[in-house]
Order: sequence, then C-alpha cells, then structure tokens
Amino acid sequence: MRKKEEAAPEKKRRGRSARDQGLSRERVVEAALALIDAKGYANFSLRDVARELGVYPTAIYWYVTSRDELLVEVITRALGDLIPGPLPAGRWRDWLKELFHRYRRAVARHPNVAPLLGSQIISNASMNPVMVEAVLRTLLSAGFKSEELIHVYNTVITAMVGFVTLEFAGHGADERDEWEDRLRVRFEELDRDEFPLLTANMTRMSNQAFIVRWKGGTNRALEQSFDRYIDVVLDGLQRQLAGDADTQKQ
Amino acid sequence: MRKKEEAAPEKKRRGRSARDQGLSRERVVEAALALIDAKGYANFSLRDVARELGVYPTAIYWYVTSRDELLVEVITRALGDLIPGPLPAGRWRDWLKELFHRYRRAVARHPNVAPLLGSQIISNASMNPVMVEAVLRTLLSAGFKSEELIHVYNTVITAMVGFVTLEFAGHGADERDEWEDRLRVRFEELDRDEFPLLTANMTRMSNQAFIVRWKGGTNRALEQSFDRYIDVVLDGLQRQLAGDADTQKQ
DNA sequence: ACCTGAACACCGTTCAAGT
DNA sequence: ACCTGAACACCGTTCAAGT
Repeated sequence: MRKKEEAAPEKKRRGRSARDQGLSRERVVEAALALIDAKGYANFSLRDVARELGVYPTAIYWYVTSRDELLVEVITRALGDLIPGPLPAGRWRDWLKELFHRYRRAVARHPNVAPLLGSQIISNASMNPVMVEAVLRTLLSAGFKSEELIHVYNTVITAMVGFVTLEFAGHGADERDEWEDRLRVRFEELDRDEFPLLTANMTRMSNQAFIVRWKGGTNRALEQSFDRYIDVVLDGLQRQLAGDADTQKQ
Repeated sequence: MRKKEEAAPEKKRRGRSARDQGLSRERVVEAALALIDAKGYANFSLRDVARELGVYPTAIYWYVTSRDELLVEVITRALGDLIPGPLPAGRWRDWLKELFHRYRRAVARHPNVAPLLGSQIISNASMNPVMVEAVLRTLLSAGFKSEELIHVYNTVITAMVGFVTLEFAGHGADERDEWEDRLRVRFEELDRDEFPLLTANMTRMSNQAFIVRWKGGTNRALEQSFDRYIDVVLDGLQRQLAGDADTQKQ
C-alpha cells in the first residue's frame, strides 16, 4: 500500500497530510473549525471539510448526521470551558464578570463563529447543563429569589451573548473591505444640520460604535465598551436585589 | 398578448398572479420578506423569490445586486420605523423603554428574520442614521458625558438587539419539533444530584429560559423576562449616572 | 465498520441574447 | 430598460456499492 496514490478526491495533501490514521468525529470537527477560522462562516461548506481531510464529501456523514450537527459541535469546541472556578461567598459579581470575560475571550479567539452564536440553532443546541447549573447556583447565592430566577438568568445569558455577538459578528473577512467603503461614504455624506450629534461625534464613534462601525471587532477597540456594559448590567442586578430586600422588609 | 401563457419559468400564478405590472425593487423585497415569514430563513432562496414572482431567477438581479443586499432591504422593511416620538425632558428612561418595546414588537411580527439580526452583515448594514442620532440625543439629554457616550450607546444597542435576537432566533419552524424532542430527552436524563437546581427548577425554566427552552419565542412567554431585563439595564445606567455626578462633586 | 462513487435536487451569479 | 435563457461552479444529502 501507499504505492498508488491515485488522488481520487483530489488529494492535495496540504500540510501534515490529513488522511493519516483515518477519520474521527474529532478530526472532522477540528477541520471544520479551522476552515471557519481561516475562511469565514459564509464560505464554509461540508465539501471543503472533506477536501481538507482528503476524503469524499459523503465520508463526513459517517461521523456526523448533518451540517447543523457539525456546526453545533464546532461551537462547543470553540467556546471550550467557560465556567469560572468557585469564588468566596458574596463575590457573585466577580464570578459573573469572570464568566462574561471568558466568553468574550473565547469568541475573540474564533471571531468567525460569532454569526452562529445567539442566532441559529446553536444557542439552544450547545446548551451545557453544567453551566446553567453553575449560573443558577451563583444567582441564588447572591440572594435572588427562586420566583424571579428565570428572569435574572435570562438577563445574565443575554448579557453574556448579546454584546459579544454584535461585536464580532461583523462581516466575514472577505466582504469587510467592500462594506467599509460603502459605510464610510454614507457617513461622509451625512448632513451636519440633520445629524449634528452624529457628525460631531464621528471621530469618536467610528469603529467603536455598533451600527456605525465598519470594521469587524477583531481588535480590542470594543473591550472598553464591553466592560462598561457589564458594569451597567451588574449595577442593575444589584439594584434589583436591593429593591427585593426593601419590599421584603415592608 | 396574453394569448400564449406558455408558463416559461413554471408560472404557478398563485394568489393574485404576481406578474401584474412588471417588477420593482419594492415588490422583490416584499416577496422576499413574505417568503421568509412563511418558510423561515433557512429555506430562503433567491430562486424561490423569482418563482413566486413568476420570473426567471436572473430577473431579480435587475433590482438588487446580490442576495445579501436583498436581505438588508428585507430587514429594513421588517423593522420599519422604530424611533419613539419626543418625550418631555427627563423622561429618557421612558423613551428608551419605548424604543426597546418597538424593536421587540417589530421582530415579534417577523420572527423568522431574527437569525439575521445582531449577526451577519445585517446589523451594520441596516444602520439608520436617524435612529443613531435620536439615541445620542436622548442619552446626552439624560446627562451622559460625551466622552462616555459611545459606551453608553453601545450598551443601549446591545440591550435592544441582544435579548430579542436570542428570544426569537430559535430554529426555523421546520426544525423545531426535532430539536424539541432532543432537548427534552437530554433534560429528562439529567442527574438530580449533579444538577439539583436545574432539575428542581425544571418546570419553571422550561420554555422560558434561554439555552434550556426548546420552543422558539414566537409566543409571549419571554415578555416578562424582557421587561425585567430592560429594568436591569436602565437601573444600571441610572446608577452610572449617579456615579458620574458623585465623582464630579469630589 | 468505514469509505467510495454516482446521482439528485438544489443553490447564487455571470453573461449573452432577445424585445 | 427590462427580462429571458443557457451556462458555470458550486451546494447538502441519499443510497447503493465496495472493502
């Protein structure tokens, strides 16, 4: 064997030739994530994964039942372990803060998966009961009552996912330049009388404000905003907690 | 004319036969949104739009330069006008609350566009300078300083988009049932000792909590959570405002 | 058990041609 | 100006067949 490498599915054997000791679910997921990292989600295809691994497209289906199932697995792998270690009692704010930052760092490492987060099947699908349990524990220890637990929980998940998704789910690497130009032009054309605040704050806002920015968030520009956002949410939660205590006393 | 309806591109002339007085950009966008509403974003295709309008797929390109451009237009149409009317000075909380609710109501009317919001090209692309300007005006009138304006602005946009995207961007109508079953099974299998809080709060959380819920948010189940979330954000913003005032006095 | 190989029913988009 | 019609280079997925 290894005499007649006939290159049936156009074996390109790039890098460390992929077909070494057969496929596995892990190798398929790994290849998929690598491709999304490299070429963006918009250009992702199962057939590319197969090409990369040097097999026929249909071989993938032996390890994964559909494209969507593969994507769920990719997300799970990209996010990794998010749960902070246990913290001293009363430090629930720090625990949540750490959770949010871990999430952001994970997505920052794989910005091209962002379009899949918070939308699509994936948000529900990659649900991790261990994380849910840990968040609930933290919130109860903070003093939230179990009637309101769901709502506070939802607030926390939104806080974690919402900002970062918006931040990184710009356009794929390819389309970026094109959109940059279009947006820039649109903004330079804005009337100063009609949009006084927007034009006045242009320099400050460009590339740092959602909707207005034209670069994807692969850089650290929005980290400040993220921290401010987290503080707002945590302050809000704490106030609600204080409010509960008040109504309890009455 | 009208004698030889040869049905070239399989004219199905469903409903009020589509080809009445020629195409237009508006009719294309309208048809696209209607299709997404009816069959979900996952099943959306340009060719379907053409079929619906009784024309060849390539005819679409006369009114729209690409699939993505069409989608941007669809979003814009689905969201409609979000900006609340002017409110008495000092009522910035109410103004923002109204903005958030308008956004949620718009998405609730077209839940299938949710996967496009907050992710994809679309968040930036459908940027509306009028809205940006209005938000900035409200925030400045609330007392936020212009150095921190961007960060507060980003917080507001996240608050608006994040929750609602998560809420409605479940699975398309088709896939829903399948995922329902899988998730339900996963949860019924959870160990009570390993996940005490999760299993104890099962009844309360199912269908109401992100990640845990298996039904898409087409119903009103999460509206309560949304209102709580909004309060948290607004409380948080107000506290930051108070904090600013304090440091200014020192 | 694991993968090939052919085939099906689709896509978005380009481009020349018609009217 | 507006649309047809053919064509290109792709898709995800199914299923029988090989080893």
